[in-house]
Amino acid sequence: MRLSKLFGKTQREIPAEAETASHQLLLRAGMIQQLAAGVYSYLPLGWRVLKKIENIIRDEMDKAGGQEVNMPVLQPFEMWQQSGRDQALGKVLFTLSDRRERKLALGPTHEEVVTELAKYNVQSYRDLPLLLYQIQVKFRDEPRPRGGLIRVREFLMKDLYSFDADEAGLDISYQKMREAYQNIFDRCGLPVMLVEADSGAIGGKDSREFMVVAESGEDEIIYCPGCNYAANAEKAVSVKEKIDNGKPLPVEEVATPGAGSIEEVAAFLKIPHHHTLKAVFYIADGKLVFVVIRGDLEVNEVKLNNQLKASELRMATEAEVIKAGLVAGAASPVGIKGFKVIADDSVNSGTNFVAGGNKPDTHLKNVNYPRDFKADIVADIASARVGDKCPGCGGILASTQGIEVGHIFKLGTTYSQKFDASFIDKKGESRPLVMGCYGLGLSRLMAAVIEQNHDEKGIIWPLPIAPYQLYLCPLYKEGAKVEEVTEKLYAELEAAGFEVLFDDRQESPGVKFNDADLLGMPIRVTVSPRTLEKGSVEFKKRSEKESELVPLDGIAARLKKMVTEFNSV
RNA sequence: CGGGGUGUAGCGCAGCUGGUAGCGCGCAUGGUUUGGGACCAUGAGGUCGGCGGUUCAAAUCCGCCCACCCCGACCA
Repeated sequence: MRLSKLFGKTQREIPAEAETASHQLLLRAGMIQQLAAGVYSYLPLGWRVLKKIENIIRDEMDKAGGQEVNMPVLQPFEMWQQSGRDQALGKVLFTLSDRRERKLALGPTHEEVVTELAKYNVQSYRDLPLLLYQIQVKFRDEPRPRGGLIRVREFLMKDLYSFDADEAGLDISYQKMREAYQNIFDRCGLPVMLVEADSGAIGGKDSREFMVVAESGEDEIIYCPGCNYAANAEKAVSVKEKIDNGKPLPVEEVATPGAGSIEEVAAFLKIPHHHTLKAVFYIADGKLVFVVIRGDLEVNEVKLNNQLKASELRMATEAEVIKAGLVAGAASPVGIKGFKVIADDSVNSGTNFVAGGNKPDTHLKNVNYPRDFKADIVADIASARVGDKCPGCGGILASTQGIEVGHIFKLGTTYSQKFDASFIDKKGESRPLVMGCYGLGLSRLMAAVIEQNHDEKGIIWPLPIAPYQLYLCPLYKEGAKVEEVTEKLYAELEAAGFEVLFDDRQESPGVKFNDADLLGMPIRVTVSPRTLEKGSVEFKKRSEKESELVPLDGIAARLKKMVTEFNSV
């Protein structure tokens, strides 16, 4: 491709809209262009990258036994009501009406449709296992799109769905996908971390996310440097230390004038935070929920909602707390009635806690569970934190930010039961299909690659997904044979099967080198009067500082070797 | 949805106490240049986000709305 003809211009200035590295560089390189919040066009260079990623994914999906299909983006809204996910997804689901006022949704994911598809095409265990996938645009009306391609409302995603006869079969499909995913990320030159995750509105188990470590990542990963424990902070668990506070004593009232928060109460009574229990109030689908947790811990809302299964969960306002007849600052689970009480299992981690007294400026000493109050549910609903003990090896947990590029998990029979998708097993009995679901965001993957592979000059594409392999860069000078040699070289290299971006513009060397660095092709081939004097051209890898002179004859052979080396890394 | 910010040429920005819009980059033409964003000359390009109000007069003051960005909430 001749750069002089390429659609899309590079920009010197950093666009004011962009903050993350990948966003800035994609815009400056002329690879994407924004149309609306979280909606982008892909220009030729960006689109080539996406197609390369797509081909790698397709290759690995096919190798793992997947069959490619294409399902509708436009879906009847009733389907979402049938699965109940119109509620779970809420406003994230884009909806519209057709001319007959029938409500439709733009597909944010395809469990419903694929289950419907399988229902009519799978009758027997002989049809299983079945792996169906597609690479297609998805629509999600995000509350807040951000970071360029990191979180968008219209994006390319690969989604594969596995269908098996039983759990054992699902385990095999799941394992295959896990390996295929690892292969994909390896081939894209992207180191990933496999972490335990929550499965969200879809529901399911063995939920794992493939995370790319990046400062700009939206997810916090809690991991253990000592063993291989790693989890999304939404899901992460840590050891809750036992608090030794003596044998249970009788409950005792104590005046705590002016002390409301745990901070104040602990300071007033001169006790550590972990000798207290705090009450936190949430509104779950309009109802107030009373949450009890040890004073030094924080409630993890994802874990909390996994217990409550509410479609809308938020903290209660102070007004709502007061209206419910509770004493803000001194509310206590002891003696409380008429509320759903959820306790973190840390209430069992010690004895003689200080809790609210349900009277202003009053607290209770020596509160013990379950002697003094009962919870409807006792479960782990606390956030694991950096510095906590690892549940695996007892080491100290650390954290980092990550971008979720892939998510795999087991759905089981949730959807096959809702949509009555069953098959006849060996014994002639009808059974629901056992499903798994595996998503991978292409646009986001592209952004993540840049987050991990760039410098102050620009992008450094891993060779397998670079828009072009070579940046052919002649430095024209009258009288020298640069043009003649480069034109010939360009033709030769293309004939030899290389993907060449040929900077045939009449620009100064500075402009060309800077654009070459910005655009990030893996190998730059410079032809100039200086190199021609030595009968050579210059090779420079984008990822390295040094360049080398290579004799004119045998360039193609030399490049073949370089490309092979690149690919084997 | 709450908080903060920004909308002026393709991009980055200036434009005070109102007087009818400017700079740099880019773009076009001509010329001189050519190993890290060169230089000279000439030129094109703007409903100042939108609507309404105040005023003789609004990019500028006031009101409403919209869009986009950041933080939070939320997040398949």
